[in-house]
Amino acid sequence: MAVFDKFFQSAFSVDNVIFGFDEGDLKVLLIKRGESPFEGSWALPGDLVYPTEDLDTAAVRILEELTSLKNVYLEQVKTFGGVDRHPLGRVITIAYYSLVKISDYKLRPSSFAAKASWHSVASIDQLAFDHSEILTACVERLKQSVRQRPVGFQLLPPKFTLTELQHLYEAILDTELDKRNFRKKILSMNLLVDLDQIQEGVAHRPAKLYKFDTLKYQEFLAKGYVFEVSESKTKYK
Amino acid sequence: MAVFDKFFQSAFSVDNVIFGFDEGDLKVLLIKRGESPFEGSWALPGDLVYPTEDLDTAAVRILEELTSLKNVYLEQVKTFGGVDRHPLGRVITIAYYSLVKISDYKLRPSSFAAKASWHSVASIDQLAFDHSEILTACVERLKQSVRQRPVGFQLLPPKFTLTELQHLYEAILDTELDKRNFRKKILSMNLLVDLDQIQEGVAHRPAKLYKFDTLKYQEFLAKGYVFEVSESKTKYK
DNA sequence: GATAATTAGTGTATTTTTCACAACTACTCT
DNA sequence: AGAGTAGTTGTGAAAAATACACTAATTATC
Repeated sequence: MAVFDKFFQSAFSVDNVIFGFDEGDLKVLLIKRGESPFEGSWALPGDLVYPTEDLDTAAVRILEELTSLKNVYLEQVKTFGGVDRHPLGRVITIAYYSLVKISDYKLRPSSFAAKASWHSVASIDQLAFDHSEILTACVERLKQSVRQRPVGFQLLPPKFTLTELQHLYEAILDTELDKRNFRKKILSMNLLVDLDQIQEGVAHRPAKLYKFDTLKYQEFLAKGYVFEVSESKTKYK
Repeated sequence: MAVFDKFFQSAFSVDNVIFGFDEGDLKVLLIKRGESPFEGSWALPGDLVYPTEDLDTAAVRILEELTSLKNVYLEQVKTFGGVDRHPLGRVITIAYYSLVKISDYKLRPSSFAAKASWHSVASIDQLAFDHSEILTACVERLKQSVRQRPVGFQLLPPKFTLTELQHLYEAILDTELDKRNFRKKILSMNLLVDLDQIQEGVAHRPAKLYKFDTLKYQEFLAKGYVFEVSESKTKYK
């Protein structure tokens, strides 16, 4: 055991990239740091892992402390362990991403963070520590996941329109999709249920509302699938 | 800093799932443990990460100490941090897999391991610690990777036949592929170079030898691709 | 109350890819 | 020379992907 001593001078943390979708944009929940180091910078929510806590448990805890949300989709992405990544010592961090419906989210007042708020992924600049790198890795993983799992299920409100769903895919994949082909593909999967309701209060033709078919969703989770839709070739900007 | 103290009672290690391909089988390099705990059990090669060592560096080191191989493909897969996964304390481990050509491999005599040897993935039973779980995760990741990257490049000897390549895919994907469709697909990618040589000393019609086109391989790495071939429907056992 | 503005919704023809499938060839061993 | 073994090759049918543009339904405005 003595031989281990010098190794037991290290700690590990969990950082959580919490994705949401709103106003056609993919967003991430960031925290403004209230203390040194990187005081005043935006950072990913995270915390040291307790001595008798599993990694997944820590990730769930961090999410819940911040958002009060439970039963949220969580996935471990990658571990970052650069020697100098933390100014206070050797701290490696295990990065997770989670998917929440922004409509469900209520900022917890007693949060450990000075301030938390949603930021468009596209417009995020500098983050504390190596969090930019972590964010990039999680965005990449999400891009990959969206092709293999019905990710919208966790990101969209219970009722949504096909256009909203398409915008979600476009935001994640960072590309424009062809409307007709997208609809054809999505509807042919039988993953959506037509609610026989339409949007209200919009200044144009109202769209039909859909929800996810939970049963079908479970099936897809179990079996896996590949989702591919062509980009729109005609319009680009 | 004082508040960190109780967290700095932990260590982390890297474990390495070293894949090879031989005799039509996907293999893993395992070590027979010479000391407690799990003395006598087979385990994945791994080691604690040095205090001033990056994670990737540790993974490279472990691989090199054991096999003398450098410049090998390495990929971080997942971190395992169950509270009780190590009997001697809180040790989380970052799992990597690597791909080596078994023909290049020479057991290093002065290795820290009592014994190291190749085992068919399919026939591995119990491993020390939670290494069975780690192995499973790495096999799954490899299955996924083989559809997106020309994995054979790292696993096969410099010259190989189309049948060998097909067997590699079949071993990784754990399925049988249709011979004609496989060849059509692989050749249409222009990833292989016909060496204008044939096998020698085989008791049947000799096969042509191919090598990978390094340039084309780099292209595929950069752009990514999706490799899908249908299973053979007629023959199954 | 007509018209403008805005987004929703829909169909088809063409091309590409996947799929299923079997006969003949070239070599070695006995 | 005959048996054994693995290598090589093509095609037609079906399914999936792709490109593409107009009409429909609603509200806001004049």
